[in-house]
Amino acid sequence: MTEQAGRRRDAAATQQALLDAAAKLFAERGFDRTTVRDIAGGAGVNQALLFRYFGSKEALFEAVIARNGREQLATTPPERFFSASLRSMLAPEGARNRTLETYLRSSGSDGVAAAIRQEIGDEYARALATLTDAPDAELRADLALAWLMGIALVREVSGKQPLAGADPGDIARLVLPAVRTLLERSE
Amino acid sequence: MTEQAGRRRDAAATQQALLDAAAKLFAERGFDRTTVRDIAGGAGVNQALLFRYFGSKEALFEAVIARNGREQLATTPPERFFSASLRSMLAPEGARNRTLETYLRSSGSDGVAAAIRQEIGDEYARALATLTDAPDAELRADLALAWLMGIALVREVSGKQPLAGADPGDIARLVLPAVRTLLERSE
DNA sequence: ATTATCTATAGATCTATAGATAATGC
DNA sequence: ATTATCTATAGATCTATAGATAATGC
Repeated sequence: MTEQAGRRRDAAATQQALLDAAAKLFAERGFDRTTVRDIAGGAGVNQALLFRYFGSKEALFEAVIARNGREQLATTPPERFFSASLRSMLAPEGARNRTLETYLRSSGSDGVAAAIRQEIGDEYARALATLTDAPDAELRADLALAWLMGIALVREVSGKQPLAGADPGDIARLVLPAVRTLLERSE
Repeated sequence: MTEQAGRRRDAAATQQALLDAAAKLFAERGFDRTTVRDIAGGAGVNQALLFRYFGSKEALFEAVIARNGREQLATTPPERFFSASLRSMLAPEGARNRTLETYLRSSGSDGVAAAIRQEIGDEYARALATLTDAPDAELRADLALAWLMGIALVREVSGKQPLAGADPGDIARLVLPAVRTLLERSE
């Protein structure tokens, strides 16, 4: 729980601890239901430091998104993007990319949702749009993105069975051919 | 705005007005970001009446879900269920079924999310599962449900273009063949 | 007389800030 | 001396309730 154990006075480490704790809690509970005291508690620091270092709860949220958002996009080759995103989303607890989950649990929030929308949505869709040269490429890409988000929603947020407990390989085996149909079919 | 205009003292009408206003606001903002004063204001009544008639904000939420949830399921033949749900979700402002939207915007909430989950998720998935006799029928049904939810999410909550502004017919033309692949393919 | 509606407020949050304290580097 | 950290609290919500008021039906 206490991310900051041994160190004594280290502004950079405190900021990191706040970012880590915030990333975890925003993914688990969303923006609204995470309090600044929860975050400070998770980081093992006083809540006033959150405001000192990030200015506001909302600014901290944006810092979290900015940090997480670019990771995946930078490291995946375009043609495997959908299956890579699907796999990373289905990965076990630790390795999982929680950006979509954070999005989902915070989608009620207004100014905040706008920030995360641009960070994720557009970049994902742009990457997906390169996968097809069929007409309506962008609309098809949005629909593929929608499926990714829907799967994350039902699996992580709803916890609905059997999808929540399904084997990632089985899911990929069912979803990928259907996505191929979505992206390739041009009649 | 004032759903209760002419009537003077009518408990039943006040309850209806509260249910209507609550349904609208919960769909637009989700559970957390809708206050009881917003609801009472939308219904044109005093906020104390909400507690008198429904006991708590959460109980009112469940009443809204119970009312909306069953409508669609009762009136659609199984084999057209997916396309019917898709179409009703894509319908213009007034005619649209906002149950999925309410779910999406309230998914952060805990005890509340549990209620709506059972009301929608399971019934939808059960209906969808009858569409295929392929192996993994239930998992396939969950994945189809996930796509419906994802489309609602990107379209209504994110407002991402081009999907948000796309023609319902175009969406159906792209999605339905892919869903057919999802449900029928058994290799 | 009954009961639908409103007033006033308790009590519990939550974000944010001002100013005090205490640990480090010169 | 500088600056990271903590204390204490202002100020703004929000849900919920107790008790007063006022409109209807007998």
